[in-house]
Formats: sequence, C-alpha cells, structure tokens
Amino acid sequence: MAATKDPRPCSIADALALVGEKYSLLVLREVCLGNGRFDQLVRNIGAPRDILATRLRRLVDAGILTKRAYSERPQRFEYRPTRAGLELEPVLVTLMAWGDRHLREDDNRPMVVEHACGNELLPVVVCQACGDAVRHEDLSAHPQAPGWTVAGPTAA
Amino acid sequence: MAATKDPRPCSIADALALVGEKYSLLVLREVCLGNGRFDQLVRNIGAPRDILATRLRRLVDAGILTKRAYSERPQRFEYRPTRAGLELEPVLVTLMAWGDRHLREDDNRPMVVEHACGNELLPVVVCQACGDAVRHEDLSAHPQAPGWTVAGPTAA
DNA sequence: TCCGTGAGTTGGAAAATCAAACCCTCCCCT
DNA sequence: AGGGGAGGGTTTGATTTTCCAACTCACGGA
Repeated sequence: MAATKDPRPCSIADALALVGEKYSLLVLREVCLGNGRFDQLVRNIGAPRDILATRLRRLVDAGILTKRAYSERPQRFEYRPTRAGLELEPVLVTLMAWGDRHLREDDNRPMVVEHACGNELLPVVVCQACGDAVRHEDLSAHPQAPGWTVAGPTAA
Repeated sequence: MAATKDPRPCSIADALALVGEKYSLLVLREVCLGNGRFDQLVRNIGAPRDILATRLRRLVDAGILTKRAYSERPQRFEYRPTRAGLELEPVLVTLMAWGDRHLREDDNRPMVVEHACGNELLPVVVCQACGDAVRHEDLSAHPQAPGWTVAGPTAA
C-alpha cells in the first residue's frame, strides 16, 4: 500500500496510508456505531473475512481501534475506536453529507444523524479562528518542506 | 472495486466507491492546489501513470473533475475540480488536520493552510444548527432504510 | 533532422482481493 | 457422550489490480 515514491510529504497521504485502504473507513463507521464484532463487521460491510482480519490488525496497530474481550470463556472480542479513531468520525460524517448531497436524489438518505442539540446533524467544516465555513477561494496553501510546488491562486 | 454485497445502503460507502480508491483523494489534493497536469500529478503523487489515467477517467466520469485543454496545437490538458470536487476539499483539510495531530510529532507539518481571515486554518466540523463542534457522544444514528442495525448508545 | 515535452498506452511480472471451505474453542441440548 | 450451533478467525486457489518500464504519438524548437 505504501506509495513507494511519493515525493510529497503530506499528512493527507499519511492518513490515507492508514485508513485509505478499501473497507478501513467502513470498519470505522461500524465501530463508531457500536457494531464492533467480527461477524457484524463482515455482514454490515460485506468484506471478505480474511481482508477484514488484515484491516483490523492494521487499525489496531495504528492505534485507531482497540480489541477488547467482551467475554472470557468463551473468548469473544469486540473492536472499539480509540480517541484517535473517534476523531476521524468528523471525516466520516462530512463524507456522508457529501454523498447524500451529490450521489442521491433528494431525501432518500440511508441514514440521518441527530445531534445532541435536537436537530439533524448537517456537518459544516469551519475555520476555528473565525468560524466561517471553509470555501476553496478562502484557502491558500503554504508548503513547509521541500518537494512541494503549488500553482495558481493557492501558491505559497 | 464495488463491494459486491454490501448489505448496507450508505452514503459513506457510495462516496468511497468514487473517491476511495488508492490515489484518488491525492489527485483531488493536487487538483485543488492547481497542479492539474498529468505529469505534475505523476510526480507529485508518485502514482503509476496507467493507474493515474484510470483514476482520472473515473473522477471525470463521476463529475468530480473536468478535463480542459489549456493549449490546442499541441493539445495539452489540465484537470480541474468541479463544484462537487471542491466540496470534497473540507474532507481533505479535515483529514490533513487529523494526520498532523496524530501522525507527526508537533510542528513539522508538511503544509500549513491559511484562511482568508488571516489565521492558520484549523478546520473544525460543527453542527450547522447549533454551531457546536461534532463529538461522538453527541451523535445518534437513525437508519432510514432496511439492512441497518445499530448497537449501543447510537441506536435508532 | 534530431531532441524534448506532454499525455498518455501497452505488456508482463508481482501483489492484493475474492469466495468458499475449513478449523478451533467453547456452550447447550439431549 | 454425541451433535449442533456460534464466534472468530485462517487456508486455499482462482481472479483482479497494481506496478514498472518501455513505448507511442503529436507537436515545437534548435
């Protein structure tokens, strides 16, 4: 999976190296929903069991999931998100909202998420400093390391 | 790439079916930075040229990228994000922030993004209704379709 | 004419995925 | 004591993808 010669140091690439493989983010979805058992994951995700076992090992090694026994004798396990894993949930809900908007005609969404405030969750990515929603035109990229060149209006 | 029997209708899965293949989101990163030419993409992403060609076709077909000629005679092309593509940028910056926080010791980030407000962009995913940052404990999932079962505190 | 650039395509070896079957441990039923 | 689950994986062999290097084609410039 390692992009053998990615010349760009990049946290997006690094993050995707951990969670960008097929099924990994769906595993996280299920685990965040509380469906952390192997057979649940197989059924709900539709992944081959061997692949799923590989992904789970990777995610545990990466510190995104933990494996806990929910029963000794017989030993039975459950995967749960770590804090780092939970912090990927905003990525999931943002991706879900994008899919709802662009991949479906209005309002046959497969799932609605409710926020503690009582409203349906419509996730918006904002700038922490000013609170404004992030729009492409308002961003400019500043590479900190060699290997980067950016063109156009976002140039350093 | 299609998960042949995913029993869960899910916009996260659908979105990942389009942009979840290896390199696709890195293509979007580059294109959002203004580096939309084939050879730039090859160099900056480090992907095999044939795979990249396949990904670009898929992303154009999906309406996430467009292919424009920036020169006739000789014909030279450039890929640019569509509106739908630009709306994935919040996912990218959120993922980048996660990688910066969890995958690097403090402050050798490869790239800093500046927001129009003058501050460094720290993306936060908030609930549009109440403005609060999204935290796992505040969410509850409500499946709208058959095939879903959720366990635990987020149950329907 | 020869070289270089941009934008891919082609061919074959190497790696990852898939589906189905299998295994092991325990528990329950009789 | 035997048989039948369930849970949590591993094994096997066929199918797909990826990977890499080399190649193509169209131009433009020296």
